[in-house]
Amino acid sequence: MPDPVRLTFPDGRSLEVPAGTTVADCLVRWDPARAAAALAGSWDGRALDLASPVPGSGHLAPLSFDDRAGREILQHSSAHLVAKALTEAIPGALPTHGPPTEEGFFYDFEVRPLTPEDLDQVRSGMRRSVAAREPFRRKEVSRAEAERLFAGNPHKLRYIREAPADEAISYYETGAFIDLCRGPHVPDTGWLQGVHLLGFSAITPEAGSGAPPLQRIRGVGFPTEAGLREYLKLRSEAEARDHRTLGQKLELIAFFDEAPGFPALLPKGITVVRELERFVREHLKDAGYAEIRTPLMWAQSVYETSGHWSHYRENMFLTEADDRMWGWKPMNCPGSMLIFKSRARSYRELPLRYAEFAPLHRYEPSGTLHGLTRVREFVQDDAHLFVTEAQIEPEIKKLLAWIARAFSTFRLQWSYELSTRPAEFLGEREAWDRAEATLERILRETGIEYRVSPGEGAFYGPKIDIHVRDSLGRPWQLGTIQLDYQIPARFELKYQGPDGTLHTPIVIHRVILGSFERFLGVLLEHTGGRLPPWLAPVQLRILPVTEQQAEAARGLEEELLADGVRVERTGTEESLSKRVRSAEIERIPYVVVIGEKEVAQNGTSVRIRGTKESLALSRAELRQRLRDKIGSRAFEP
RNA sequence: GCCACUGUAGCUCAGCGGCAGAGCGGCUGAUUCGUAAUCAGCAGGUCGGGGGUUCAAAUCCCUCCAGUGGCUCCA
Repeated sequence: MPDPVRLTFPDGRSLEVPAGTTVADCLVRWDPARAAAALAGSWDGRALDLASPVPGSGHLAPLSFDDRAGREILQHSSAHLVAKALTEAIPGALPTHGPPTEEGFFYDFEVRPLTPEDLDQVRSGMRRSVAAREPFRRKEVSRAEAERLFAGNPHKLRYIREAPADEAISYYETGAFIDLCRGPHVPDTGWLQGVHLLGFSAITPEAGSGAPPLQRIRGVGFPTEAGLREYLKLRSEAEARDHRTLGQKLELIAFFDEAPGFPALLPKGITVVRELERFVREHLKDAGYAEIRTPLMWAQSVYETSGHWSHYRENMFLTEADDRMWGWKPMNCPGSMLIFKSRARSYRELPLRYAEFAPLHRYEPSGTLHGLTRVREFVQDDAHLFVTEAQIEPEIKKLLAWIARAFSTFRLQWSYELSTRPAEFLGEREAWDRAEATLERILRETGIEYRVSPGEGAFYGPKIDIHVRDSLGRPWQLGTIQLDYQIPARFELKYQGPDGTLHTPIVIHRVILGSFERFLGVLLEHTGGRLPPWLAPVQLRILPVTEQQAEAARGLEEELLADGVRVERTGTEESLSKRVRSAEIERIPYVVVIGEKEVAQNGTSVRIRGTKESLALSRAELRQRLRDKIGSRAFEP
C-alpha cells in the first residue's frame, strides 16, 4: 500500500487521501457542493479529468464553467462532440484540431465542402450523443501505438510526431470515436446540454504550405440549456445594436453597390462626424498641434521613398497619368514628411506636431469589408509628431493621457496592445529593439496593463494599439501610437541641433479615435444608437399638442436655434403619441411637448431619453440644462 | 482574395415553375389629439445585372455584382 497523499484546497483546508483516489472523490470529500459544479480538477495548476487519480500530494481545486480553464475544457469537449458527430455523418472526414476560443470553440476538418444539411446532421448526432451520456475515456499509449491508431489521419500523425518526446501520448474515447488529445474533458457528453453550432466556413491554408483547405465548424458550449438560452438572448440583443442596421435606420449612412467599402454619410451622419472632429480639434489646439492638408495622391516615387511601394502596394489604389504611376494615399505620413522637409528646420521647432484629417484609401480585400468598421475610404484623426529622442517619452505620455480622456468621454472600455517587429520590416534590428524597449518602458512606468502582439508592428516601427469591442464582442483597433525611426531617415529629414549639426528627427504616427467611420460604427453599437446629446444629429424635438400651440412651439424653436441647439419641430397632423413614439425610435435625447398648460405657464414639458416621465421645466431651465449637458459633452441627456 | 450562404417595394419580410404580396414607411383626405402606433384611400417592383433551360422563370441552371458569416488581412 503506497503512502497516502496530502491535498490542500482553495479554502486552505487540507485532507489526506489514499494514493490513487480520483480527483472527483477528493473534491467530494472536501466540499460536495463545489464538487458538483466541477467539470474537472486542477492539481498544482495542471488540469485533470475528474476520473483521473490525483498524481500525489499538492494543491487541488475544482474547475467549473465559471473558471476560464473550466470553460475551456467544456468548449473543448464540445469540439470533440462535433468531431464525433461529423465523422459519423461523413465517413472519411479527417478531424485536425478543435481548440477552445475566446467565444467558444471550433473544429477543423479535412473534408469535402460542407452544406447546411451536413450541419443539421451534426446537430442531431450531437443530440443523440448528449442524450446517451457517453463517457470521455482517457487512454495513454506509446508513440508507436498512437501512430497505429491514427494511421489514417495525417494531421494527427503530425501532432504525434510534433509532441514533446517526454510527454505521454493520450487519446480520448467517446463511444466509438477516438481523438488524439491531451485533455482533460468533462466526464461525459451529458455535460454538453448547451452546445450550439454557430456556423461553418472554409479555412484558407497558409500560402505556399500546399496544405489542403479545411472546413471549420464553430460553436459555443454551455453547461445547461438555460445558459445557452441566455447567451442566444444576449446575442440577439447585440444584433439589434448592429451599427449597419442602426446606421441605416437612423439615416446616418448609406452604401452603394457601385462603391463597396466607401461609406456615404447622410446629413445626420456628417453632423455626428463634424462634432467628433470638433471634439478632436479642440484638443489639438490646446495640445500644440498645427493642422495641414496634403495631396490625396502622390506619384510612385514618393511611396518608393516611404517604403509603401515595396511594403504596401497591394493595398493601394493606383492610377496612371502623365506616363507615371500614382497612388491614392493610404496614410498621411508621406505628406507630413514632405512638409517637414519643405524648409530648413531647427531643434527649436520640435516637437513639431502636424495633424491631418484627409480621406485615405486602402484597397482592402473585398471579403474583409464590414459596414463602417472595415472600409476602403476613411478619415483618421491623424497626426505626426517630429521629435528628438528625449521628447519621445513626454509626448507619448501626453498621448496616453489624451486617449484616457477621449475614450472616457464616450464611456468606452479600451485596452492596450504592444505590437513588435513584423517579419517584413524596414531598418536595423537594433533600432527596432530600442524603439520597442522605449514603448515598453513607458507603458510600464505609466502603470498601464497591456498585451504584447509579437510581429504585429507596422513595417516601419513598433506600436501601441488601442482596442475596443463591438456589441458582438468583436475587438476593433481604434487608436495607435507608432514609433518610427525609418521613414524620417528614408525621406532624409533633418533639423539643426543646438550643436550646429544636422540630426534626423524621430516620428510618432498617432491616431486616437482611429477613423471617424470606424469610431462612429463602434460608438453606435456601444450606445445602441443613443448618442450623447452633444453628438445626436437631432438634439431636441418640439411637439405642439394641437395647432393652438404651433406659435409657441415656433417661438421656442427660434430660441433654441439661437442657442445653437439642433432642434426640430413637428406639425400636428399625427397624434401626439405617434410623434412621441417616432422621436423615441429616432433616439432623440430631448422631446419637448408644448400644450395648453405649457403655453399658459410659458414652460415646457421635457421627456428625457431613457425616462418615461416628463419634466416640467421653464424655458430658462431647459436652456440651462441643454447648455450644461451639451457643453460638457455629458454622456447621458 | 478564399469558402459557404443570401439578394423580391424606401425598410422588414412572405411567395420558391403558372396573374408579384403583406406590415411599416411615403403621398392624399378626414381627425386637433397630453407623452411609444387615429381612420380611410392611393402611389410605389424589368423580383441585384446578364445569359440559359422551359409552352411558361422571382422560382431551375450558368455567370457577374453586392451583402452576410468565417478565413487571411487590418484603422
